[in-house]
Amino acid sequence: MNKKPTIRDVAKQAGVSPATVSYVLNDVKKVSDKTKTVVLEAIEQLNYYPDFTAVSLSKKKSNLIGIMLPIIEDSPASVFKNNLYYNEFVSGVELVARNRKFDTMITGVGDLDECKNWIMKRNIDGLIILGMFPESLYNELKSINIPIALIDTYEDYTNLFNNVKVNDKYGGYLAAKHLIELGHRNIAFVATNLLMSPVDRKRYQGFEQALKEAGIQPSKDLIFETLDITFEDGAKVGQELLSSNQEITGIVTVSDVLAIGMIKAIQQEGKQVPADYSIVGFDDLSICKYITPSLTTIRQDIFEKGKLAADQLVNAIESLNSEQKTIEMPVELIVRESTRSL
Amino acid sequence: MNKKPTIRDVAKQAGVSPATVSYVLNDVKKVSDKTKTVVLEAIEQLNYYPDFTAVSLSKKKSNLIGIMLPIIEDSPASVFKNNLYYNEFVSGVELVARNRKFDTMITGVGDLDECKNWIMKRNIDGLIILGMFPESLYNELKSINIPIALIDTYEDYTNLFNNVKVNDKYGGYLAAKHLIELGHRNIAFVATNLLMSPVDRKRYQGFEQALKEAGIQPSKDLIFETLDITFEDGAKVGQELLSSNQEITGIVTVSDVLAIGMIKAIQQEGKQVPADYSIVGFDDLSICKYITPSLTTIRQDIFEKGKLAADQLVNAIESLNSEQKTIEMPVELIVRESTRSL
DNA sequence: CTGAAAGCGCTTACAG
DNA sequence: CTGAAAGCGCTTACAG
Repeated sequence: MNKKPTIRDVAKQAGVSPATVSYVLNDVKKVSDKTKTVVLEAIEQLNYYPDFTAVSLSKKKSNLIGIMLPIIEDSPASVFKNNLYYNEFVSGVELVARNRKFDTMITGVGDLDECKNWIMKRNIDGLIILGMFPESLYNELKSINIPIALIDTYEDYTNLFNNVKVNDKYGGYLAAKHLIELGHRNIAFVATNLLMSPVDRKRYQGFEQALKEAGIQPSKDLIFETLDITFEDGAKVGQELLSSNQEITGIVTVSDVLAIGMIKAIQQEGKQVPADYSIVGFDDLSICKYITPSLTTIRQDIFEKGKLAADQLVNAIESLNSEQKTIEMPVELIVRESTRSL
Repeated sequence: MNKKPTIRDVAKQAGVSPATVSYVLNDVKKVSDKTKTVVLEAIEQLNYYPDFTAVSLSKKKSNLIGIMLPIIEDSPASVFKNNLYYNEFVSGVELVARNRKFDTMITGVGDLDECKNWIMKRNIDGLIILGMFPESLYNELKSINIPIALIDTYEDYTNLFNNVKVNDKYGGYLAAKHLIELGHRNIAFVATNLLMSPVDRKRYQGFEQALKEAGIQPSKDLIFETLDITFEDGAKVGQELLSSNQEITGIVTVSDVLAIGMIKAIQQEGKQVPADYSIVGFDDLSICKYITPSLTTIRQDIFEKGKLAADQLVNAIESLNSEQKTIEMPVELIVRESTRSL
């Protein structure tokens, strides 16, 4: 094979003009059946594939959607590493994108400039953003004229975009209610920085509401915070909780990963889950069923979330429909072995 | 903001020709310092970003690398879902790519045609392929003139490409040797289809060698196979192993995921790890440390593997160096709680 | 050191 | 129903 054949080669082979080849490729205008056949044959013979770079340039449409993943500030490191959540999400996006003839680009985000640069230079048709970024980014984003879907955001300025989220508040509520119904009164709440994470704050609101409904006074002392969502952070906060020497029997967590890390720490201190502590995760990652004890958790369908986000985005791209929508997905309590009745 | 500024706008603003702007952008030829400054200022003022689609088209280089991930044949489903391995790998690739000014596209693979189409149409500069595909694909690939890195392949026709793999045979050897040194004699080997997976076959060879060195006769009855690598498949094969009623005390596995699923099944049947069965995983996913019992495993650095693959690929792209290289990464035994001395 | 012009591979009014 | 021509936003010999 020498050079990649171009539309001119096909045209020559078929004895027509490049324009005509383009017409049959795009199924546009009425091309007579016979010329169509001839062109199709030529394409077949030459094993011709249209060059999307050129197509993008002249159509001003790239059929490319981008996913921006947050990375931890000071580590120049990895995008997905250690985060089982991104995994499933990206997977959902890719599936829908592929089925709808879009390709998927991913990027971690260093500084904001780099990020905007990324969007601009590739002429991405649509963008999905996971995680929170400074408000200034969203302002910049607004000036770029492409559909954008934000995942799990609650800030005001966030309403200017499409949104996919889950009912976080209800998730927090369900988790706390479950423990309360099992007889727990001293329940800790474990989150990443509550001030920084609106998602965690929502969950905490639900948590608080359940306590209040049960006549339990929420206490700031029972809130524990971590830097990030990793097993290690979970283990750390677990030790912290144990050495705080408070009377705690139940733990609500904003992530399965954190919960799993905590269970490990608890066991290493000679305590048991659920004998000494009942603990509830969040997400329902596939690992939850397979650890011991298996993890009671608030399920959200992350894979589906990715699919919805991609579908929403492609719809917006194709319809040029610019009204922003928010999709809220349901959550569900999955009871397993990590919680028990007091 | 109206339309995206083009190179002409910058040229006009700076009072020079588009060619000159291009020269300063590409740092090519000697442009006088003052015109350079003027151009840079214009770029700044207009907030100009070069359009990579156009750049790609005229340079015939996309600065794009693709990652092809295998998907299970009959599920149209997800790329990464359930597979913690891809996670870390892609993460490594993305990191290196971004640092070296490349963007990363991912795709699952449906049929082969779709796949070739994908490569051709986007003018990808280089490709990383995870997993095995029919030989015909590799033949096609050879005719496309871009550097390709294959991950974990052993087939002959695979030598025509760059390769990154780990010392699988030694991994299998280490795992078996560890159990043998702990006094185990009846050791099962759990893999996905041995006939289909060259990686698993290599590991089995190492496994076999260790047994032989210890004077133990390998037995086909102690080989167990799964369809895929999921927790669920692990649990299934665990039950199978238990109900086979063979005298087994040690288990070597080709994946942590499988091992974790097996442990669950073993526990559910009222047996214990490592009391009744010692089990060794493969990969050393971050979860290994946090399950109970924590998992003894053969560590490979998957994140690093992704980085190496990306580096190798970008090197090949940039140097037009067409000699194919194979990188073999080391493996390491990590002893934790899932194995014990008999 | 700088610019005019052709070209990358396609698409799309426009004319016939 | 089909084609000539201009254009998408860049780059790059070539000439000066």
